[in-house]
Amino acid sequence: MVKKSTESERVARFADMLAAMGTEPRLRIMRLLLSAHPEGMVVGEIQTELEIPPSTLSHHLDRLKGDGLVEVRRESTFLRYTANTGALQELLGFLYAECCTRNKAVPPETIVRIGK
Amino acid sequence: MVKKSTESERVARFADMLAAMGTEPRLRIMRLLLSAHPEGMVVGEIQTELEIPPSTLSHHLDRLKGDGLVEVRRESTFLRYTANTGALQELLGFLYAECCTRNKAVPPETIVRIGK
DNA sequence: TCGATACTTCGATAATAATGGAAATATGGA
DNA sequence: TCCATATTTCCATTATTATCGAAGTATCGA
Repeated sequence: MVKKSTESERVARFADMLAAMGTEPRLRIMRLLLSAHPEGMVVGEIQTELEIPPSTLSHHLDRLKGDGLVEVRRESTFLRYTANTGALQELLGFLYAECCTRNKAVPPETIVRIGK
Repeated sequence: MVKKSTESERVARFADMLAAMGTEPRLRIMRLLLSAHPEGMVVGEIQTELEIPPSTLSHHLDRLKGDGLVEVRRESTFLRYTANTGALQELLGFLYAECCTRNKAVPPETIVRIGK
């Protein structure tokens, strides 16, 4: 059975996701994984690219994983991380709804650049 | 003259904006201000609605202001806060570009529900 | 000039988070 | 079994953030 969450839990969850990306190193990691999507990258590659010490990087990846923004799978001795597009879609959908749909505070075409 | 920011500064700025909204009380504040847009709300109204102690609320508002997510103006003894839709537009545009445009990791129609 | 109201700033504390070296664990191959 | 490589976990430190009562400041009307 699917867990039905209260509005409060929903907001709290999105807040957690925002916080997870709300740090320069982690936002960089997400951008990097998105740029490598859908293959993703193994930790060593991320490390080489971003020059973050191994243990620090591991903590950041763990945080992103904890909030559902990335997924991991092992490939022999490597761990391959990928962006969780489903989670990103939910988050973007939430923000879009809050800003553009529910309250019409931000005009959609300024985000999406419709047409052209 | 317009300040040209490096890519690094740009990412850092969006990270700060994400972090500003990455807390349940502050995300609630943003939702509330968006729901009251474009009039916004005075601090006392926000306080009544969210039941956050005055000094705590003031700190949160200050943080949101510092990262450009809200704007304030005085109305006699009241301070009226409004969501800064320009900043939200930038942030949404950035996330949308990263997820949907640059990397095509998330299909736009799942966010925007084009047509229909 | 004196309230009264609205809100912020001060000041202090407690709670979380970020960072990274060193030791531990996992996997596969010799 | 032993080694090499990849990555995490342990552990400790520093830094940042969240919270809120109490005192301070701003504005207005009497």
